[in-house]
Amino acid sequence: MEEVLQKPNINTTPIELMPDFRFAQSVDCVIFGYDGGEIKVLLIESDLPAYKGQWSLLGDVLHPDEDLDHASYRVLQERTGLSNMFLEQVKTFSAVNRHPAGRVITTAYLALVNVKDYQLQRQEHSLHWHSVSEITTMAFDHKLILDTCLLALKKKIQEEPIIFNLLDKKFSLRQLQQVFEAVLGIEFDRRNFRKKLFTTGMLKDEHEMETDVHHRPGKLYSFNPAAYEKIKGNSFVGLQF
Amino acid sequence: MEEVLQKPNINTTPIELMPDFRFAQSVDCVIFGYDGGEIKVLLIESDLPAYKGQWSLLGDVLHPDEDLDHASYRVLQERTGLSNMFLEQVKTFSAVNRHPAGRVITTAYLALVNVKDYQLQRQEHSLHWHSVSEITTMAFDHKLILDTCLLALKKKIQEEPIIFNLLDKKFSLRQLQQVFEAVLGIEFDRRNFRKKLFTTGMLKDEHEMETDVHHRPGKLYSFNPAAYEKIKGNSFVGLQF
DNA sequence: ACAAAAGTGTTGCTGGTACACCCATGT
DNA sequence: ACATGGGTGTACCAGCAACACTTTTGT
Repeated sequence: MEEVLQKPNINTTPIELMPDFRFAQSVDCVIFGYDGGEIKVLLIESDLPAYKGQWSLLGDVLHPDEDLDHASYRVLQERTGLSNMFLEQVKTFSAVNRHPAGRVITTAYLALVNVKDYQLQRQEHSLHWHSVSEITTMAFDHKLILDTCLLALKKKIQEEPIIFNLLDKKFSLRQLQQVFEAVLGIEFDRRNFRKKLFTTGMLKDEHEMETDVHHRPGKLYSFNPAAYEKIKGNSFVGLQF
Repeated sequence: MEEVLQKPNINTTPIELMPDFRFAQSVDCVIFGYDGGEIKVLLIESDLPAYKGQWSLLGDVLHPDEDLDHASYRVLQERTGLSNMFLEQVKTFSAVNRHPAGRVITTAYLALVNVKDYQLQRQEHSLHWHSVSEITTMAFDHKLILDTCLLALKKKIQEEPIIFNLLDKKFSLRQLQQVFEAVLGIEFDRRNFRKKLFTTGMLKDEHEMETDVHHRPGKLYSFNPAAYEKIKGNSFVGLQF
């Protein structure tokens, strides 16, 4: 502790004394979708010799003239053709030996897309949707990143109305409930689920019915962001330890 | 979209094609303390010409042989002499022009320390505690980082029992309540607060009383992590939109 | 005696949970 | 007719919010 005053500090050290700029920075996107009653993630087969044949997240290096949000959005657009998807930074991973090419720091982004929208685009043959529950190993530290983002997703859908990004604009209450159940791995009582969702005021009745369904069709709803804006931030109290 | 197949991907591109390693990576620690009924943050005066005289977070560049958690812990140890403080990654900031020395990506860490422990250490004369509410401008994008970490703190103390890191090992219920109130900026009913905290089972009665207090002394308690382990993860249900 | 904060219970309200029956549609 | 899921209401319970008086200590 005696040398405390001599330690360099990036915020107080003149430019000419700054250490070398020797790190690479990348983004990796954990792109979740919902299909066939399961949560899926979009992966690509790694071509790196060290991880030949293993699955990897979609990522890219950061360009010199863009920030991380921009880079992750660019990756999503280039790979899926989608725009305006939900995209949010989750965590940065920096283990010393996490990348065989050298010191690459990566920032993980959580993305939610509608698998149907994606399927309308020209697809790279090397990209595939994988059931999250069936993935055991991945290239690099990507399994750790996936697990971290899945946990973030579970937490986040209970705090903010982002789950609608996984569904069509119009959806039935059954579909909505099933996505919740798939993400959280638990089941809800149907009646209580409906009550709860209605009381939030977030559901807009589209006055349409399901079609192509082999039973009594349900009503279709859409997410009403305006109603959510009113109720959000409604007392942040209640110390929920 | 036609060139999708030609886009490089850091996870699939062979090593010899990897873009240059030209970024600097740093950590910045938002070190919160509680003193005089207020939340404080530990800052240093910036010596960089561009930000001469402005206040800056404590940070350092990442060393080649360490990860970000290690770097942030090192900064804390070197600057405050403390060990085993609460320390957690919050977010990575990457605006293109955020640092005058070049392309420096920084990862913000939230740290909670007991101001009294810190005061026992040899202090750098250039470090000072500032009331969070009085800070208006800072060097770099540090005001943005501070605001982000303060928001994270508000959220986090309602989800996990981390607030005890701001207090002595033994504390009175009044002290505990006042820290909550200082962080959240709201007031609680004293009776309800006590009830709520007791029902969590997290408070261990130390069978001691406050001293040096100019009124009837209160009982002292400590945080019981074992009790918390039992109740945490107690149903993650209740879609709290 | 006074000031300051400790300590303590009850009531009403709100929201969560558990639970069962009839209805509409397709086969 | 049967299978599948849509749509609805009630009763109980737990947790939160509002609220006032007595006790202990220091000055």
